[in-house]
Amino acid sequence: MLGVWTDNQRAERSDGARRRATIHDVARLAGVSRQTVSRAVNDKGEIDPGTKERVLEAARLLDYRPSRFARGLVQKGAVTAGLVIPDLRNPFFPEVAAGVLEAAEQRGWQVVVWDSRIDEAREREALDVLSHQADAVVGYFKDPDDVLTRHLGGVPLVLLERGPQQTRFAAVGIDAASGVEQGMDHLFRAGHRRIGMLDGVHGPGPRRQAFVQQARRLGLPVDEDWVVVCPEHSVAGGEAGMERLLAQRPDVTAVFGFNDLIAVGAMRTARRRGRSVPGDLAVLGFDGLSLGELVEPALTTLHIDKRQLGRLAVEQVARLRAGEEPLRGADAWVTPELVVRDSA
Amino acid sequence: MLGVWTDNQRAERSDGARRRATIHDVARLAGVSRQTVSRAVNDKGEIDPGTKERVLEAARLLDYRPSRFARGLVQKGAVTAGLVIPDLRNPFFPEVAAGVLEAAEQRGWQVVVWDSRIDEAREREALDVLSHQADAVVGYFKDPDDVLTRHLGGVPLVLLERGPQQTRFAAVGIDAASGVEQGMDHLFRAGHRRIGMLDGVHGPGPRRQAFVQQARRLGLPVDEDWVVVCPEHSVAGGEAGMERLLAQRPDVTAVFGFNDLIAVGAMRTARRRGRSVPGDLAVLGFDGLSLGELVEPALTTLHIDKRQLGRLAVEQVARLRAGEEPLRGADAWVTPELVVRDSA
DNA sequence: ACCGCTCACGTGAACGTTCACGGACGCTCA
DNA sequence: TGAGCGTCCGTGAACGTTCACGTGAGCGGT
Repeated sequence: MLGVWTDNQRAERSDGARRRATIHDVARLAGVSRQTVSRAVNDKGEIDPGTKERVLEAARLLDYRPSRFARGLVQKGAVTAGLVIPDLRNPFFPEVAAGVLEAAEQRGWQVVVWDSRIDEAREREALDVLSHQADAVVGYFKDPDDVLTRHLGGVPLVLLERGPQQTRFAAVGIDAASGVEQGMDHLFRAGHRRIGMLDGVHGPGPRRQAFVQQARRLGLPVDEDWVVVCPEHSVAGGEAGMERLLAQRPDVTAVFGFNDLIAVGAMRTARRRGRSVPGDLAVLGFDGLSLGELVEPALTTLHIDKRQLGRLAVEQVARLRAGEEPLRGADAWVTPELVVRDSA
Repeated sequence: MLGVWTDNQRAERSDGARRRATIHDVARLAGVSRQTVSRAVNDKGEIDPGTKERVLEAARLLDYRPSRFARGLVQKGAVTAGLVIPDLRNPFFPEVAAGVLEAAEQRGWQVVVWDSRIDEAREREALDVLSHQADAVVGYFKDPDDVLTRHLGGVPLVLLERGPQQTRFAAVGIDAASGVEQGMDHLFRAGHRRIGMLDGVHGPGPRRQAFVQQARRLGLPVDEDWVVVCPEHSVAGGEAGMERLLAQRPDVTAVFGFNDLIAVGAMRTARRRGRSVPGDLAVLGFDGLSLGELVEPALTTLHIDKRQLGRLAVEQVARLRAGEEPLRGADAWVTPELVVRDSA
């Protein structure tokens, strides 16, 4: 018979590498048309239960799975966002990610996650890939705007933990000034006059700037040997940093940590060096990780709503996509809240 | 002039909802063909620097971004895996995820992550979506094989933390028997004869089975009031569970936790109830979270290489995709390793 | 003048779906 | 018997790219 298969008349390539079965193949095997296969697979109406079963059987036989690309091409609406996180092992970031995932799920979006492992090259690599495969990107990036632009290819970007004066991209930040002020007030009221900082970044970041500003306001010494930077944002990093601070300023009476992990490290070093916490040395964290409740003494910290940070980021993406102006100012940042426990 | 634009002669729909610009639109604006636009955008050769700049300018003007669907349709090779995690706030899972992400990145795959938040309905929902959008799925699922199959639509699946006797899908597991044996031996050698378990699941899971078996082997009592289940795998869950265990068996002298979080909770309750750890009560964890080093006393635990678990899962996916047999048996599980610290 | 080569660019076709139709068939009811 | 309707199924077309060619212009060499 001529033209039994009006569909897919291409010669069968008999390649051993067996390409993936298409809807045509299933249609042919089941003796129906593409459209009928589509109906069966997507479980739409207008199909006889019998043929549906036949089609599904054929699909099973050929191990057929619809191409998400072909499908996406014809029916719009599937949104994929990219999320770039510096370090999944720092408990801070999974919480942010959870917020992003939650908000994305509510909107029916998907999120492809990259762990850049605190490597700027990997950050850029992530951007290169995601700019091709995602409809928007949110994440932590160290590069300046122009470098990001170059790797972005026009994809909307939302920066995490950046203030408006640090970038022209849409961003979501943390109100470092408020957090540090609360913390310094707390330490000051407890009588501390010689306060050190275990910073996390080399340059004068927002937290360091706020620290210096608050120290000035309170009339405390602000020589640069009161701040030590811990390049590694971990307990070990905090331990090492505290060693150095103690060496530089043995008279220190309170320490402000860049984050909770560093603060915990500081506590451990302090105690190892024979100083009781908070008796001889008060320690203040920044993050509000739940592990702060678990250590001894429990960590006093500036709690950040990390999920909210993530949710806000998704909100920003949504605005960008809708062509609206992104949130700026106070609506685009979360404000830390002092949680007093035992360490300070 | 007639037919200046041989491309894209469809009538311009003047919809205000402005559809996304396509390669045609850019080509038209720049006065070149699609192919030339493609060359410019993908920064291939065979194009004059001048026209390239013109094209890119046009693309910028129209805010053009290539459709990842159209692109994926024509050039194969982009692999996307789905990862379903029960709870990003439990530090165990981000580490597994990190392993998956790392291995996936090495292969050039992308990973879309779902946080099912310990909700079986959400697990299924994740499957429904990912079966459409991913080329393979790896994750934690509570449902039995047949339910999973129904929501899977033929997509390859790799189960996390399942043994071969629990599923016919490819899986990656933890050698619970070995871990529990090591732990029980350790406790037994330290003189403990009345050992309780704070389990995490209701049924007789692998850890519980191993616990009972080891208790029998060592001649210890195995009445069912020696095990308490903590439905919530958290510190709070462990605290609550320990309260109950203490009520049921005040004579308990050592406790085996389902995971580190529960074990930490147990320690806290024990101390609150006036029992010193490990003096009056030894506590043993299972996971090897890094927070175990931070609590006081430091937690003795069965350390699991969580990254390796994730990497193995990706390896399994690769095998499935290649049509090979997945790893079974000892190659498909990781073996816990006893890390003795202070709590036991 | 011719050949051959390179450079810059354009043209159909193909990728695998779904959508909007339209047609065939059987049943019911007048 | 024919009109009308519902059920089931098939046919182009479209989605937005890239790939494999094809083409013409320009240039150097003989």
